Amino acid sequence: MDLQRIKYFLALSEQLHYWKTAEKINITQSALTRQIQSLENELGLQLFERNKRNVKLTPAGKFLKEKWEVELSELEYIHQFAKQIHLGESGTITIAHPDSISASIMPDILAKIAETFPQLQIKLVQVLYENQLEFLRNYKIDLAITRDINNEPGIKSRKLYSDHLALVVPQDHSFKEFGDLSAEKLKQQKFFLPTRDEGSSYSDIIHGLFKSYDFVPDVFLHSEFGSTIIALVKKGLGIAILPDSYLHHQIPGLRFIPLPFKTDLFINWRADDHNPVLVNILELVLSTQAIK
Amino acid sequence: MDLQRIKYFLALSEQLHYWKTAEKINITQSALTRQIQSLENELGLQLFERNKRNVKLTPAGKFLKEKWEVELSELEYIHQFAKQIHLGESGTITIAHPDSISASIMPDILAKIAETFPQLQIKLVQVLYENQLEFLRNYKIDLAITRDINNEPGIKSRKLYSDHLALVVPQDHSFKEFGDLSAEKLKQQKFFLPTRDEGSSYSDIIHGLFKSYDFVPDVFLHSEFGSTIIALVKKGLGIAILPDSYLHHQIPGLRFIPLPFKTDLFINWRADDHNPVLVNILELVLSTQAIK
DNA sequence: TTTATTAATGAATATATTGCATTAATGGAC
DNA sequence: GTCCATTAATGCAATATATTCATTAATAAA
Repeated sequence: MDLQRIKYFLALSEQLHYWKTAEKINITQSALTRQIQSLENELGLQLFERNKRNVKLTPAGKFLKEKWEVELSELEYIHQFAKQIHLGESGTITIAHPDSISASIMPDILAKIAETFPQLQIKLVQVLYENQLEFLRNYKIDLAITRDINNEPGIKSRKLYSDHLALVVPQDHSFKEFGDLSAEKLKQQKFFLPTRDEGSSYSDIIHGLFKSYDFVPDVFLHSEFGSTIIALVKKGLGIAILPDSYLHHQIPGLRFIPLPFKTDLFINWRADDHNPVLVNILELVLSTQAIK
Repeated sequence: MDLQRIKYFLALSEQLHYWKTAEKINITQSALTRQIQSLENELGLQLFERNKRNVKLTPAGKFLKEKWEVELSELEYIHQFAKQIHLGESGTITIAHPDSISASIMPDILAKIAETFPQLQIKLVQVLYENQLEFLRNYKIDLAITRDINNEPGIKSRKLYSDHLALVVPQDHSFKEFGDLSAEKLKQQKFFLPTRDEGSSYSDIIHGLFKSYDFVPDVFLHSEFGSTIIALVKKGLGIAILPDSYLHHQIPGLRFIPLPFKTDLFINWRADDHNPVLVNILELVLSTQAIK
């Protein structure tokens, strides 16, 4: 059954006149006659009651006219939607990102995506460092924004952005600027630091920082989630080292003291993922980064 | 777009293997390849990601697989239904019938229809005598069962059944049987009779009856609706003449005294109505009548 | 009865589909 | 690395389907 035939039928069912209809759809009356005939044969029923003078729909024809109109427009919609998916303008993509950038570059990225591909569905998740690559491989997420570089086979990676690290202290803390810091004073502080994961370049940097002061910090709590740490610092329970992206969260009662250390942000994806949505998003995100 | 192609696509999307799929659907691998290619061209998108070794669905392909499966089965259902309409096994038909037979032959007819064409939708209506032919012509009803013969052009008619007329009196009335009747006694009664319509053969018969007794009845009320009349007779407000079909209503407190007069029941339809439902129903109804 | 209108049909042509044989790419065996 | 088995793509010929043009046949209206 060719959908073209159904379209011919629908045209004829409007006009109820072979010549006029044939002219309208740019075929000859003869061709139209035969198409309708073969449609009737295929279905095993009569669509029109006709003599040499008049054409009218049979009850079955009337029924099919109604139903086919709906089905055809539904199909058209489906095909359009599929085209959008093909172009990467539609579909769903799941992105894992660290807490730190949810108020800095994430909003920029999301706004750009929403503007360029308004049909796209984005899912944002936060995933523990140790699960990121596994989730990426198992298609639980499509993009992972991390502070850790990786050179896993099958996963591609690009640097997206660089943050300064900052010492986070309560507003009334004795540390006011970088010059106030000394190994001596730092030793007296309680610290909240990221979990020291095997192979995490981010935690390596932070712990490397203490090495430069040549002491082992008194770590009160390890956490991957910056917002937890910030809450504890605000209560005066200790101080922390975080990327200064958190400045964008505009948290009252805290002071960020910039440190001369940088932490990089990477974007990671499956090397063999040909999902056009991903391709588009990547292009967009990497170009957004270029602007910054 | 040929639905056949979509079926090929669906087969391939299950197997993800050209050779096996081609074998399954009884074409060659070459033909299948080309059909998929032209489907992709037509839609302007890629359905499968494939190399010489592997075939897998693209996101757009996955989407279309799901949607098309639904659409195809919907279309199949629609076509089946249309076939039923064509065979007159499905659809709606509206029948007008007099009150009198709603407990006698209507149930028989309806039961027979429901048994033979379980998918059929029947609408029963009661239409005033004066509107019957007009409603039939304007497609408001498809069949009219009447007590009046007609010879209108464009309307066909067949006799369906013959009823006896009966004098309807309260149980305790002095009239017990036909022998009790006399012109003298009848003159003292109040009557409920059908509306005396111009050209209604039914009302002609009834009024003819009185002519045979050579008097003009004292008519208390004219009504076309038997159930109204029966209610009034039961209250002792008068007596009536009705077809004895009403006996089937099993009304307590009333006596039906058979009269030696008959009234015929006719079935009427549009001569040019080719609706297969009507054809089937007519066939069924007329054969049911033959059995009686 | 004649004429104008209009759907159906025969024959020729154009287009699309399919099958057969072959090619080209790729993963696995050794 | 080389060779082999597997498998999707492609050239070409055969077949099937769709379309056109010209004509026919039916019928309502003049």
